[in-house]
Amino acid sequence: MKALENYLPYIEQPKILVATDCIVFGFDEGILKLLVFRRRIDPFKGEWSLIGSFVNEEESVPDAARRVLLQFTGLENIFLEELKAYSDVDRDSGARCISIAQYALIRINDYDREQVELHGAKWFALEDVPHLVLDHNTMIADALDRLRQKTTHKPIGFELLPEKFTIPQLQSLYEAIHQTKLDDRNFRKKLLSFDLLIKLNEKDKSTSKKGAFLYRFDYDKYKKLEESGFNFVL
Amino acid sequence: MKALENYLPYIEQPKILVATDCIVFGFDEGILKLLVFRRRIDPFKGEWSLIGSFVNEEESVPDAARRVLLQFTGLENIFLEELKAYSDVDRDSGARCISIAQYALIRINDYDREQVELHGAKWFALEDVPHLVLDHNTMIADALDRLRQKTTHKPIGFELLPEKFTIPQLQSLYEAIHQTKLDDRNFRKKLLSFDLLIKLNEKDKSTSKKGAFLYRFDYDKYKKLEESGFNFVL
DNA sequence: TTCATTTAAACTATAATGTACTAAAATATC
DNA sequence: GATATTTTAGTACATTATAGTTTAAATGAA
Repeated sequence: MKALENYLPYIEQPKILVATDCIVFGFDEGILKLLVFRRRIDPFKGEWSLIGSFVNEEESVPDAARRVLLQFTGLENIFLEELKAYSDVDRDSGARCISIAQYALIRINDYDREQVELHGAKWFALEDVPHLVLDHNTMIADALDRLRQKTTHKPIGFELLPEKFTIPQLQSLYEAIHQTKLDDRNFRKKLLSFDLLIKLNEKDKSTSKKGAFLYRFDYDKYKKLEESGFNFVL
Repeated sequence: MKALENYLPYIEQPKILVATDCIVFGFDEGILKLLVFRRRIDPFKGEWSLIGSFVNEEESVPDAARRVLLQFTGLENIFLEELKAYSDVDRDSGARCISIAQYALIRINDYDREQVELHGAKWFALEDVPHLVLDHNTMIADALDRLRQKTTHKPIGFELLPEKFTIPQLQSLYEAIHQTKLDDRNFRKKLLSFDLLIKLNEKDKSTSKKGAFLYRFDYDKYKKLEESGFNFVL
């Protein structure tokens, strides 16, 4: 640790506030949803906003996001990845503040409903998201682009489904994210060809009489494959 | 503009310094290079470091990076993209400081040699990059990963070559970035199949007797294709 | 000059994969 | 048994990947 006087040039630096905002995706009955909340304090009291917070002195940016997510949803250990920094000088009319946006994927049935309501948060279908404060709508658009890109190259879609899911469910998720209709036979063929799904001896009968077999994603196997250069592409 | 008192909660926030560091890639005679410099002031005086700066109150993060790049290389209008934020609480032992790293691709023959030397900066081949301050070596590793990923999906490799380049040159660039040997016939075929290169009536004879035709990348055409959903994959 | 050499460039054949579509069997519910 | 959805099988066709062969252009050595 160097002597503090070495850091004098640091201390003279301008004060720029550092925040993080979370674009929280959920998937419910074929529809992609986003969690936003109505602000209860100024500035922007009463307006819709992404959930977020200033970054505290004793936490990293992802830690701040995890804190916010726990607070609003009661969930821990969820998928979280940095989107990008928003730093335009006049993005926040009240203060010089940059926000490092992160996007999160949650299993929508797991969250704590009380916790969510307690904070005035609400799920909106993607197309129904209202006007949000500052540049938050831009953040959502950017996050969606990223989600589309990422889901085709990494198996992160599973983060939006229950641990046990059916192939038709996964397909409908991909169709919702990419706004397309996929061929069910080819989707199944390609997906199973990776040999990364573990077929269970259970069926989900909520959407059909016949019922569809439940699967689990084999994370361990995927990790090993990825290390040896395997490329997931859906 | 809201009344300032609305922003009181902003003002009470902790002071976290915001910096940006630039991972500057160049390509010279088949070798991928990085620009780093020897710090001339404390903290870390005399140590090797990425070029960077604190972000000023009246500039965005990319603006700060562009300022630094202009200062060190004399270049404007160069490819610059955000890598990610580095925000570990103890990443800088002297102050709480986050850095939003950006990577830049420059045409290595264009930079201002005087400007570079003036600031104590130096090009290192990728494998010869020395130990740098803080987490800067990690930033480089991350930037390289990103560059590999990005060059296969977006035509940004051209940013590292002169405006006029040959196909063998481009191939050697891709080989340097991805550390592989590519099949020259297939590389050429795939590349030309996009119909995005404009063949010139000139040859570059610096590397062979026969000489290879020079090409220019058709940015305008690419922009249009991209908008209509075209996907570049090399 | 002729010829061997080198790199670039074009052309070609075959295998592998992706895509679209047809058919039908399986499984539960009513 | 009628019905709806899931699941398997298979096939025709287009596209792409991979690799073999050939031609072309320039150069320097014999």
